Amino acid sequence: MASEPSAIAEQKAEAVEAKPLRADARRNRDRLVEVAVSVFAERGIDGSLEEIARRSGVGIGTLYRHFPTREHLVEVVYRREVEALCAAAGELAQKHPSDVALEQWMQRFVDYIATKRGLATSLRIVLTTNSTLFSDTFGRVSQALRQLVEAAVADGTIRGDVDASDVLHALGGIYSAPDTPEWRDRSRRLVKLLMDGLRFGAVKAR
Amino acid sequence: MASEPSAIAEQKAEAVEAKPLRADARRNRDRLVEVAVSVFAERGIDGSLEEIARRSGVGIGTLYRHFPTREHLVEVVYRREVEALCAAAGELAQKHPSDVALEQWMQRFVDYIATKRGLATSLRIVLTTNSTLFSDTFGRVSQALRQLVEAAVADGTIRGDVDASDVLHALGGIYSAPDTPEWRDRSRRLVKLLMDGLRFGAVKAR
DNA sequence: CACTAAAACGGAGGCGCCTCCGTTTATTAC
DNA sequence: GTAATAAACGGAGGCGCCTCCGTTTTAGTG
Repeated sequence: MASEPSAIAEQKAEAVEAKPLRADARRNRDRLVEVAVSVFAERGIDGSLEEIARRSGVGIGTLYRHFPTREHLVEVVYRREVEALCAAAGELAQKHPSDVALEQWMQRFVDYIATKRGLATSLRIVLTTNSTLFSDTFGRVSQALRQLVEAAVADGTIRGDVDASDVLHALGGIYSAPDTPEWRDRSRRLVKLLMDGLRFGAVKAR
Repeated sequence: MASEPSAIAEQKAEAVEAKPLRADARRNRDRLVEVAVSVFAERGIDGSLEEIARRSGVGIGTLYRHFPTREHLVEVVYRREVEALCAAAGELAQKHPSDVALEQWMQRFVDYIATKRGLATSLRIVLTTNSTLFSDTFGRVSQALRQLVEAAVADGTIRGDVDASDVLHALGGIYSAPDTPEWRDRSRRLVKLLMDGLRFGAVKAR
């Protein structure tokens, strides 16, 4: 995993309502989150918190001071990943024609959900329990998607009679039931299919 | 808690696909469930399994042999309580005029949900995770209610243009959000209100 | 009854969770 | 630079989870 590109996003996200942490505290906190990403990825959402502390080189007490419950930590990790996904929208928009950017982002969305396979159930529980988390992240993803769709509609690379909600709705099927073996391939095909539909009748032919 | 009226219901429920347990095993299993009911009621759904084993006078290993996970135990307890609630429908139907039976059963339904206050969140999680459990119990409750409603419609103590689904739907509000202090009273009033509505326009005036 | 195989028992042990509090460190004031 | 103090650290300890396996009990058989 990358080591420090997080601090930027983190800073922005936290700035809302947090007095500045002491330098060592901030360092440890960042490292804990970093490590938590790996451990959750390797062992699932039930990965040991003590392992996270150990690998981060801090005591278990430090972990608990920063994240009073497992859910707090999961939430931060989850928010961070959603943030990264959304940030990718901006980057893709700069590097590619807007229809391609949209397509690539959707494929990345598939990858992102794929990571959550297995975690799906537990994650769904966290999301059920914490509805703010759900609505926040849903909002962020919608916004990222809207940006891409509107750009593509504006420059005519996809048809004009759809909006972000339509596309999000179409992607809904991906979010659910990612527990079958063929899920990933099917999802990739779904994205392509969707793009064909979107390009069909676009102002600017390819 | 009562000591042994469970064996009957239990036997019937389990008979579906279980070879007969050895006498001691059956005894311990029953006792574990019995105790689990109390412990979950006292301490919430996160009550200690070791305490349940201890109070039941068996080793923790025995508990785990019968119920490999906490969820297994929760499920059995939950099914049992739903079963008791549904069984009450038959009893009430014999003892009371059918409209009164319906009303009393609905009040009992309120009591039942009340017990689940606090447990609500965790229980909802179990229900989300285990959809069979949800549909099974939903079905059982519907059936009990249907029996009562149909009887009352048949003998004209409530109006004829409603069915069990309508009533269940009306009770839906009780099931959700039982976490406010006034919940219980409000629910009781709701049931009365509903009964007034049901009696209004009945064939047989009271 | 006595014997035996199969079934059930139960608790020790290893691991993770979480709290509590004595120790260490960064920051601020002089 | 040094002292003081607020903040952060970290791990021991108590508790619960769950597994594993030696011991005990039951239900058949002669």
